[in-house]
Amino acid sequence: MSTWTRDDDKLFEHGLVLYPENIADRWQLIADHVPGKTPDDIMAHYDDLVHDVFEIDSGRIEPPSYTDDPVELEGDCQISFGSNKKNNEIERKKGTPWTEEEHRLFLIGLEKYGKGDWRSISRNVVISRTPTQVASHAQKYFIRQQAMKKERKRSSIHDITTAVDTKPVPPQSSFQNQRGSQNFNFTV
DNA sequence: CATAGGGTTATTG
DNA sequence: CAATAACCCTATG
Repeated sequence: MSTWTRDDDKLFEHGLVLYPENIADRWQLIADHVPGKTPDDIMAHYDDLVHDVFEIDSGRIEPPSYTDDPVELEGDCQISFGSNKKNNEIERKKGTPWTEEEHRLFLIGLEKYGKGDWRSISRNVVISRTPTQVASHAQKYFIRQQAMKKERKRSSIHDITTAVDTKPVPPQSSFQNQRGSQNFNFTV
């Protein structure tokens, strides 16, 4: 087992987000990116990382079939779009979708640095995203977590954590809420 | 065609 | 700077 320092980890993650997952010699490239590491070490470390992410995700959301990542590549190697000075025409905010890698890295950074440290996460782990993007992604992620958790359990006593579940945004749904606190029934 | 999903921008603490 | 809300676009039924 090779020792993985923070610097190595950082370089590893950088190489991970740098090279896409379609290429075969990805580990070779990443190993070349991180000095003093072999592709086997890289692979082992990546496996550990995936395992960690799986541990995080288990119990919260059901993991889809992610044995392989059949991401379609349409030549979107450039992620940065914010600093375009030569925009004569009004460029629509395209909104770059997050990849599996970025999400995994986000989860890792979330577990490492804790929630709220978007600046550190963006600077150390998810380099391809700005802190604002990371925060936005986190927001959507947690919203989705809550939504599917609510959908799954429907109502339980264990929903009560410390405070009453304040539901600020009731969508157009007429299913029973938890504990019968507030029922929003709307008619079309 | 309506709505849920996902990303960015704006507002507030 | 982070948390939250609002806005907007796209995919999907």
